[in-house]
Amino acid sequence: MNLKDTLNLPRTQFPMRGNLVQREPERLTHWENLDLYAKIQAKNADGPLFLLHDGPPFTNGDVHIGTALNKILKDFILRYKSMRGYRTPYLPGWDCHGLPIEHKVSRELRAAKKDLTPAQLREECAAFSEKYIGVQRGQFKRLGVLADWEREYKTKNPAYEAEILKTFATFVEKGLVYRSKKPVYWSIPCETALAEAEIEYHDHVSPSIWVKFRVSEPQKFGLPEDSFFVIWTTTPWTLPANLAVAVHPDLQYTQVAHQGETYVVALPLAEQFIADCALEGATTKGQHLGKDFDGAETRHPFIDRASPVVLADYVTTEAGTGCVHTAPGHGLEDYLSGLKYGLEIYCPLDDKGCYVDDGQVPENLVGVSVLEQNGKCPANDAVLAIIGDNGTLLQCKRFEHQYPHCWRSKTPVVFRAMDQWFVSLDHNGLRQQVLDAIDGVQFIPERGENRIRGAVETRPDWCISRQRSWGVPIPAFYTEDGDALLDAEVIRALAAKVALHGTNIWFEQEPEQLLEGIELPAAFAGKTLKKGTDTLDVWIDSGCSHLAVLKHAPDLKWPADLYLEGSDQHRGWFQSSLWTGMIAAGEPPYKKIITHGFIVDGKGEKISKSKGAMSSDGWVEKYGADIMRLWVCSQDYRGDIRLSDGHFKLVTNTYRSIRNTLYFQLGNLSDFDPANDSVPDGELDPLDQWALKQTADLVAACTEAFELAEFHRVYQLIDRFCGVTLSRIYHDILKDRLYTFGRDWKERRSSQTAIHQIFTTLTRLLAPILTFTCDEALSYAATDGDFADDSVHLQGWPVIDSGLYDDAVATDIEQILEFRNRVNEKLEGLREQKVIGKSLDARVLIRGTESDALFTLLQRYQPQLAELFIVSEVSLDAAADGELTLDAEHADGVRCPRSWRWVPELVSAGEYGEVSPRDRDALLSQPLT
RNA sequence: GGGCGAUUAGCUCAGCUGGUUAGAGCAUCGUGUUGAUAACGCGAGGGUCACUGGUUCGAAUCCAGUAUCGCCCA
Repeated sequence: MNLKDTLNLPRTQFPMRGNLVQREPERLTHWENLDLYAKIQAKNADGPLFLLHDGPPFTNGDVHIGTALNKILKDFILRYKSMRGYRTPYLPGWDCHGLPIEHKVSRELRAAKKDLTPAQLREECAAFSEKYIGVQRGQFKRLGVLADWEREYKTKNPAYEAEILKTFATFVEKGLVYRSKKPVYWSIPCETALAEAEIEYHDHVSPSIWVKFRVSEPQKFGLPEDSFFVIWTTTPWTLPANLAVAVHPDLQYTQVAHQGETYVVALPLAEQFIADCALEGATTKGQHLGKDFDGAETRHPFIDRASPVVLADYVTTEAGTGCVHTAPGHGLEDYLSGLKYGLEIYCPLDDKGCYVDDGQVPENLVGVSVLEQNGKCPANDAVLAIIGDNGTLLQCKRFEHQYPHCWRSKTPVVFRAMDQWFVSLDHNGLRQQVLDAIDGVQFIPERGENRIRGAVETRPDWCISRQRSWGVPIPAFYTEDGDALLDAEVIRALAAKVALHGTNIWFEQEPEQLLEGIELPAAFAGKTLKKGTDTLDVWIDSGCSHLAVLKHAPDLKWPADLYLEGSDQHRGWFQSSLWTGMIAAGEPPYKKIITHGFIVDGKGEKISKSKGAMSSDGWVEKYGADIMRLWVCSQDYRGDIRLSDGHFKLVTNTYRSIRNTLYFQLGNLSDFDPANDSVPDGELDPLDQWALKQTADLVAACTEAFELAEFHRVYQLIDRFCGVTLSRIYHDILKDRLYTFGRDWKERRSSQTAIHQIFTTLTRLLAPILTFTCDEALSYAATDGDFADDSVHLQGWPVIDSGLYDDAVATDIEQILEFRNRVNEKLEGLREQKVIGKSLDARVLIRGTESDALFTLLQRYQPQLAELFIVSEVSLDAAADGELTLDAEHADGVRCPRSWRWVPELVSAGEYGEVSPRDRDALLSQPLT
């Protein structure tokens, strides 16, 4: 008879290894068969509503690892709230329109030599987007993200597009929408505006010129007669559009005197300037701050008009003269200066890139093209001829630099001001209302408030028009005179049509058909109208989601309780949603905003662009979703989040530790039926009471962490609980009791009662994080099989009944366990001397006085001490005086071959041979299994 | 260049309103067990709290600057 077979050793089919990559998908199928999402929603049908509104990811590829992180964090919160009894409908969204898709599709079509109409191109874009919605939906599901996929929203759905137009109608109605010029990248051969993403930077040789601008009243600014500001530029063709000279307000400027003329340039650049322009014998003198020239005026070098000096912070001393040629129609910074100083956004170019005759452009420039071909730019040459002739050109050189080129025609692009639509953000105090409203929003982390406040304060009026096809059209019509029809009622009527047919009708139908049955404002009635070709900024699309998704759904609510996105969205979705909410409904669309940082590599640097590292799926296929979720849980997401194989391996370690804890508990609960075998409250063994108190503390701490959305604290707490509280202390001590005691002995049942409580608690605390594993563990608890009809996700948040433990007892045990560390040190000493191997080989001798609180505590718990220290004997001897002393030595007596404890003598247990008296009793109390 | 942040052991985190030799877990090393075994126990080493200055009797903790990294803007 092998005594080992008489022990109550752990028994479970729960696999020690997770094998997540292979097994998780099976559980997903199981959940789908159960219709788990619906069951969870049904469970809390009468609970309070908690609404997390999903920010729609862009649908142009696999799920990015950052998006996976985002969705997992949302899932943590929703699952937690659901376990707390909240109704948590979650409608995932998809952001479908936009340049990246249009650009990619255009490239593919171009490669296939297909030339499509805008309507056809849009069909291709829609198909492209739909394809990746499918891909991403599958990948989100694989991550364990629980959502109402039946009710997902897509910004390209007709109903959604109609909502965008209706929102836009409100903008128009409130008088916020106006038309103005703004510079955009323009490809002359393609006659189209380009976005940043359509720009390629190539090496390019440009002329580099120094041009003097005569100061009108030099004496007013302490300058001699014949003074000039000298500008430097590499685009001579923009000079006809020059309207100002910019200087930095806080930069030092000086006068360079040369042959009777005085040139004003930045002091740090003066020497370089003299060298560049070969001004032999030039001298410098005087110092001026840039702001001293505020209000000064220069004359344009070849057009009879003023070019005022303006102050601008973006002026640098990296190149040039510190005096910057400013053409508001040909550059973004110039444009901003233009807005600041009320200059015209002037751009005398037609669509083909030729100067127009507007009465200001010199006659010999009219019709000249600014397009550079074969290294020749007619406009540059013509301008150089003019300023060369009239003596305002100081120097001209070759200049090699990176210059933006059109991705299609490969020609240099130009910056050209065009009519755009804007939303005025200061109309009727709107901006201030938005800033005030931010006060009512809660931010996690708190610094998010600064971030969005800064963005709202500083952003210029919202340019909402894009020269693209894949988007919601700006519903404007134009007369032959160029007057724009943008009318709220007309837009609403169009929205009604779009709700039925989608925005494709805008691209397919003629204006007459589009406007059929729609009453026009008197000024436009009967006129021939052309429809506009611009589309809306996609931030309007996604910024309307709260209106399109939440506002009218009877089972949802507005505003949302929570938005949760990456920190880049302070300037993106959080802000666009805030503006639309304030304009359309007078309130922010969210009560609370949580932001997470960005994923960086193992060194804390921007993640490399290699595809494998960016794709969520690559990591899931390698480690499994629960590991991925635990990785998300492990780090404080408010800062950067680190990602590397090393990080995943560490998380995998923690996972194994947790899984093993559950494995041990399941194994030791195999013969425990909670209904019949539980020990009543108040009768639990002291150590079990201590363990339950620890568990209650864990629940409290984890609950607080979940409430604050500080999941990394949960990770730390659980890790320590499994590794230390359970594995190192509780489980380790319990082994003797669980394995060798009689199966039905009260001490053993007491421990099983506690373990069952702890197991139930642990699986629930972790259910929002390790969704697969906790569900799996619970199945094994119920059926010792992989699947069960019940799910951990239908359980409530755990509570430890305080009647299960006595605080005073728990405190006593806590102190004894602390003392245990000193015992372990002693035992390690014996082990080093090869006196003992396992701790059961030892006996512990403690001497102390009755006045010593610790000693009397130990005395009170004397019967438990050997078990708590995992030794064979503990002797307590009263001493007359002195400190408490502790010794350890090899135990006396004989070793029981069953329990491995040393006892004074063995007794006969019949066929089992000689064992300790306690083991004999245990053997006799239970039949062999 | 501007705005918002971050920087504590190899890794992930604690360290509240400044106060004794800066704490955990994981990892590492040593070791014991072989009745949680692709497990478990015991022990040990490891940090000038990014750097520099300042405030203070006293600073990881407050202030300023520098460096590095991230996000946004230009």
